[in-house]
Amino acid sequence: MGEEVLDVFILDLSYEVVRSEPHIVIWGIDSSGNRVLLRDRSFRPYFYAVLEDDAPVEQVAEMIRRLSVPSSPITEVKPVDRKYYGRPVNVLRIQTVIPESVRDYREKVKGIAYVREVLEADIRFALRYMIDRETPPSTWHRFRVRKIPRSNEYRVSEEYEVLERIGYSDITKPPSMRSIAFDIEVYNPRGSPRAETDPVIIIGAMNDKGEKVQFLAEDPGPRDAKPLREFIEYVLNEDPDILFGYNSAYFDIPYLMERCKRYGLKFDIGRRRGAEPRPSVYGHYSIPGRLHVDLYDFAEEIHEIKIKSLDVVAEYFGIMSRSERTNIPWYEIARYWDDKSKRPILLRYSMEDVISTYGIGMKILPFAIQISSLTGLPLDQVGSASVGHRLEWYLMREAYRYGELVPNREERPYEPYKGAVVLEPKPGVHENIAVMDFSSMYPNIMIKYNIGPDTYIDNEEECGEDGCWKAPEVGYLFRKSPPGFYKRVLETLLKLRRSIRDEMKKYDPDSIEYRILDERQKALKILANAAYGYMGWVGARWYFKQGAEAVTAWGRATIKRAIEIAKSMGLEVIYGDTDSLFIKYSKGLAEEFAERISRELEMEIKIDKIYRKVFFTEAKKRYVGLTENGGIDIVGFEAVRGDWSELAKEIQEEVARIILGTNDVSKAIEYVRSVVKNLEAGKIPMEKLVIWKTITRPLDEYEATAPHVRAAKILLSRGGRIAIGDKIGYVIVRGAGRISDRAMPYTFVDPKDIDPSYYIDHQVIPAALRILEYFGVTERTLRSGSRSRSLFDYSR
DNA sequence: TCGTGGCGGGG
DNA sequence: GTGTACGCCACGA
Repeated sequence: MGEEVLDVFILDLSYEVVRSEPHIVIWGIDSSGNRVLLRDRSFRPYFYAVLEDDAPVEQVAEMIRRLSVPSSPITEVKPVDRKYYGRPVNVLRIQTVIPESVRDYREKVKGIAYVREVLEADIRFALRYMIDRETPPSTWHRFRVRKIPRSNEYRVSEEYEVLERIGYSDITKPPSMRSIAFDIEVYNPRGSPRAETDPVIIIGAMNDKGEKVQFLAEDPGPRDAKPLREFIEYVLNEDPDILFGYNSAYFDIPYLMERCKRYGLKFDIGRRRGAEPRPSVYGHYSIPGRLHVDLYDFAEEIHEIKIKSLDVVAEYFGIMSRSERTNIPWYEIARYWDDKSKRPILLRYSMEDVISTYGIGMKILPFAIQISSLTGLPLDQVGSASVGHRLEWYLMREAYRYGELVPNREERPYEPYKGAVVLEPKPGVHENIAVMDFSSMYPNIMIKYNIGPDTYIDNEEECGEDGCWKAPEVGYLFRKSPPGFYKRVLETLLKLRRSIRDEMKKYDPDSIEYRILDERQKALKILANAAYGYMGWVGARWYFKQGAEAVTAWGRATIKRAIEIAKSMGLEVIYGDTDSLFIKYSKGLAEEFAERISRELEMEIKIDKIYRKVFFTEAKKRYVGLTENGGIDIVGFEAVRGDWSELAKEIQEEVARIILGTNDVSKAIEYVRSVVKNLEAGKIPMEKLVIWKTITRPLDEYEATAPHVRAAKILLSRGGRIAIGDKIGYVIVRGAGRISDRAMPYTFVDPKDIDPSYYIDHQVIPAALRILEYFGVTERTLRSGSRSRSLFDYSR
């Protein structure tokens, strides 16, 4: 069969060893919409040995060659030009055949004389290929290929052998990918379900044409062999590129697999016949040839959402509001199944979960595609990889382009260092305040001062002709030139982002082109902003503590200098944190200030927002602002924290609103008193009294029994399951003893047992007082209806 | 009464 | 398996 040129959008890359030869396997979609498999036999695993400067290179190479074993011969050992932390090094590239053998060779090479370090032996083979051949997934590429006879092994339309990767294709829009969302319900008459004993009762799914299906267990039983078979068949018929689930890596997939195992059924839903899903890196479950995307991972990153349940997240994305959907508590599911009159409600509930999952998938997908194509992470691993790992994949790609060797992962002890400055706020209500933010302060500091492990030097003599930057306070020195690794990477990211934002102007904001570009510029910003934190992370390959310390030191110096400039211009500074300054706004002057900063500090500062009023207490990181359009911004206070009851939060927000909106303190006092009365009369619904806190470690590792720990223990003793990261919702009930002795999971509490005095003393009054205290209001005033002091006295 | 453990949100 | 700074609760000595 002849050669041809093929444009392919890469879904995923993996490898197989076929008759002692490694094959890179590329799963993709071609420009005609065929699902294809490309096989590249030309790539071989390798790693590097860095030698001492005075090493006899050829002799060392010969010794390494002698390590060769027949099962995976060493095919090449040769000196290559590479840099390590910016410096050219004496380095041998060692190539073999079988990827798994790299680990053995690495250990043996380490023991050879003159070998200082072994590098890049811990980079997985498929990633190695993606970097070296520049084949990031979620991108269109052009290959020269030869069609090969279709084997029966893969569920694809065509198979090809790669002769050459020509480059990127000129297609830029992602192809239309077939996607399905799925969700299961399981039978759990005894509380928490266990896959060994409790069958699946509903498997629901939906595709991109809007077609919905439900596979149901059979009565009596319930027996689930049939729905399991039907679901497998469904997936194979639909042949989706993407499967969206919600918490599917931790629940649905392993559960379905365990159920299949009980019937001797293969959960064979991938594009490679007979291959079941398997646990992979970062807690992900991978399905061969398809992209299994667990949307829960993305929800975890949304800090505005406290409870990451599917209904809450779907509401957040505007897919389905919680009030208009069917909600069944998890412990009621078996009952709804058993009761034939209620079963339709359960079916509706299940389908709404599927629709929600699909909707979230569609919202997340454009962003995930951009992160995938930039970092090289397969789309299905974008969610499960941490921020640090995402950036690291990007850095590895860049390092290769620069001829830079990748440092090894190392175990290091945690080392704390000094962070940013936070100014003491001026307490009180201030009018007309501009919040000014330095744009991307840390990335710009890293660029400006060329900070990184490769530009760092020990003493001034080594500064060279161009000289050094010296970090304030810590005194670390960084060569001004040439540009270091971090600087080059960040400049590339920011330049790319600027050009994309320029290009966006050409398009209608509603167009698909605009949306794609917008997601891409967001992804670039996220990667740039992660660089500083990454550098200070002990687990990072490019970890560099002095660099992270220097960044925060220059950050502190920059903001301090900006304050001096502001003061010299007669601008009053109310507050500041890390990269922001709150200044008294006067038109013209703030703009002039921004100009001077840009001239003198070579950093951009911009007006982020203007508050008609802003209120501070003595506390840092807490304020309330009244925006120009009359909205209220609450920062740091209890009202925006997840670990206070809804009631306390509501009251604090309302108090803030009354004070900033009307200046009427007496009105706020009256409001608080009325809530106290309602509480005493038992008129507040229990949901508003629940306090949510996270379990962060195994229960027996807690030093003291905090209320949420105690509530978790009760939950456990009653058959519930507790995992690290779970949020525990509890209320305080009447009785004697410590608060923790009276903390109960709210699901077990009769509302009349709730202790109103706890909520008055520990929730409502403190939350209200946090703001009202500044206006001279005391606890007594809020508690008593009696007028020890006329309300009139508070009108300021 | 006070030091400490614990937690969350924010720039 | 990004960073540090900060406020405030409840526990328990």
